[in-house]
Amino acid sequence: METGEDRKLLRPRANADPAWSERLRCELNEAQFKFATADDAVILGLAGPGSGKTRALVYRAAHLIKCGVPPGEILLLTFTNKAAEEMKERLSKLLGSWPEGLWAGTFHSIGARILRRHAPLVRRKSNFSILDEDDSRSIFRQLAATLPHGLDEEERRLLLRRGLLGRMISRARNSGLSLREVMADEYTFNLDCLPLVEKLALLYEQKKEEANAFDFDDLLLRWLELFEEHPEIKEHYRERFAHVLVDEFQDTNIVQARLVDQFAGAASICAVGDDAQSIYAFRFAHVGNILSFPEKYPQALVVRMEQNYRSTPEIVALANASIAFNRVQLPKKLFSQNSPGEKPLVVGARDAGEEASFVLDRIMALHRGGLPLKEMAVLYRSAFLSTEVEFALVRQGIPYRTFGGVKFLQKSHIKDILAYLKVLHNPVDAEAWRRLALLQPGLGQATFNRLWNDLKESPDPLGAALSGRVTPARGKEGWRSLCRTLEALRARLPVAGSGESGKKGNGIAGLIAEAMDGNYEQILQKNYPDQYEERLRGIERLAENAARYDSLGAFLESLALEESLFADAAASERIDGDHLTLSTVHSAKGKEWEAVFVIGLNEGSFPSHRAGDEELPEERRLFYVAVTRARRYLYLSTYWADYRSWGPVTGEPSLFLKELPQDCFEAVLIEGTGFTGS
DNA sequence: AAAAATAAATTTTTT
DNA sequence: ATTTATTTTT
Repeated sequence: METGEDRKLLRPRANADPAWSERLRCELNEAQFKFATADDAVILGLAGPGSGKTRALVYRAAHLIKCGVPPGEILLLTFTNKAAEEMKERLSKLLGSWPEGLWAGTFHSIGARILRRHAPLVRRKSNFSILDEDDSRSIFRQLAATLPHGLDEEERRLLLRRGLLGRMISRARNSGLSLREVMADEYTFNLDCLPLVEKLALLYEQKKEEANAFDFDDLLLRWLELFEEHPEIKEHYRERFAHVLVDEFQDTNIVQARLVDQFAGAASICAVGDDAQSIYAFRFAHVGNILSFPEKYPQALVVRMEQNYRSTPEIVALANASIAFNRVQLPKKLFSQNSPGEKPLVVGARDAGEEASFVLDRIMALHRGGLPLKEMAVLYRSAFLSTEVEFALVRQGIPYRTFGGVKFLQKSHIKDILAYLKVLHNPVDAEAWRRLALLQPGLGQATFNRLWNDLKESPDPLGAALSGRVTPARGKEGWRSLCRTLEALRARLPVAGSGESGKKGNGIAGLIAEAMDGNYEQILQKNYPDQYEERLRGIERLAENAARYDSLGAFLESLALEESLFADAAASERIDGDHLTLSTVHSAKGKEWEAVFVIGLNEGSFPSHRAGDEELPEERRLFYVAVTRARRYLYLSTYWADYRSWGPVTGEPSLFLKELPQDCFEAVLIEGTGFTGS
């Protein structure tokens, strides 16, 4: 019988697969090998870009399993879905198949998984909905409308604009600060509002509870709360997971770090990251987590991985030169022993169109030279910067895929369809009901509120609505039509209580079809007479993808938590062959290509005009991430005349270009731009 | 109270 | 240019 103490240590058994040990030695360098095989209770990998940190982490997980650790004892946490997918894929490949029982996913998705299992303890039911930002903003809007006293027009507008209210509250919850501190610190408006904001925050919590819903923050906070308030549950998971592995540790926020701490002592904790690649401050990432990790865990084994295997020395030199402008960072010396290549090219164009044609020319030249499109990527700071390049690609008929920025779920027709499904799955989801009701002609806010006040009292609002218990004074037709549709939908729902649904796939697609037939198709036609066809196709795509899920709950959760993956999957079906990648820099993290184009390197675009002096280091880290994606060819482009449809912006090369030492790049000038590279 | 018309604001980045 | 908020009309 193993003791807890033994279990968490890695003791390669005498009969450990020698072929595997051999393989580790061949395929990992010294630092990676040490990292993958160390049996310390706390391990921190500090790794530069391209140094193979994900590789080391994946090999470590595989090694654990090869040493006889049951996969069910391993918890693999990542920050983004993309990272999670990549790890899962690489691990399966390494082991030949997916290790059943291993938990791998984003902090949020693991949080949801755990919370669903213990929902009653956090005052929810296990079918709780997950609210996105739009949903919470809508709730705040409702709340602010019903709370007139003490709210002057100006302040109300300020609070509700762009979800500032929600963001403030979110920041307070994620950073361990009080609302007062957040308001005083960052948002410079009247502190008199504080009691009001506090009250709204409280009401928001109530609304979420009534709607049996959690927002993104809850998935982390309530998880933590669950552990802190229920020691027996915490113990259960501490016992279950003997190995906790965390990727991209530099991007974790305070709550996430505390979650990891929960496992300390019982499990071995192993984290990797690079402070120079911390680019999620806007999501409250706290670089301090990685910087102070060795102090928090003095016994931690720190492994540095500084050799870059990805890029040419020229590209690494440029990256190093750039990041050196950031003062506060762990000292690191990234180096490359790869064969030398060309110096990175800095290109000045007249405008975005000219930049796009340059990029296209180069892409086609490289392609003719034998480089597959899959080995090339165009990266940018913000999603909208890709438009000119996209136009050019479409004109030339070059296949491409975009990552980041696209908000598939944000499209109103998709949200409408999902609202039908949400009401079915969680009938107390007030936001979903509201959405459906307001779609109906003749039904407005006020009417809905009255209806809902009656319905929400019922233990089964859906049943109550369908039995015709309530009827609106106005918009009777619309309401009845909605009820008829919901009734038909409910009839198609798999029998409750029988666990898994019988026929898979078909179920959800069928529900969507039913909603369309019921009354949504007409609504769509009426609301979007000109884009009707296009939106219909979007819904068809949604239905096609739904076929991959075998329960409504799994489908909705995947949509809420893994929107980006979903959008990717939906898009990739259209492109089977070789294709180019277009991506935001954020979404490109962890990836690499032979040739990388970073476009729109203008002041105001990259760094973003929203970034103040305080955020400049973060923008520079983003630039660092962008350039270190390239293996062999790196093109950095800027353009002179920058304009937006609602006003001109003076184009000026990005600070990140101007500050670069002359000798680390080659400047190319496209006629008449005046850009000389310094 | 709802729909239509008009004015205003908006473009980081992701769970 | 497009989406969202506000005002006016029905």
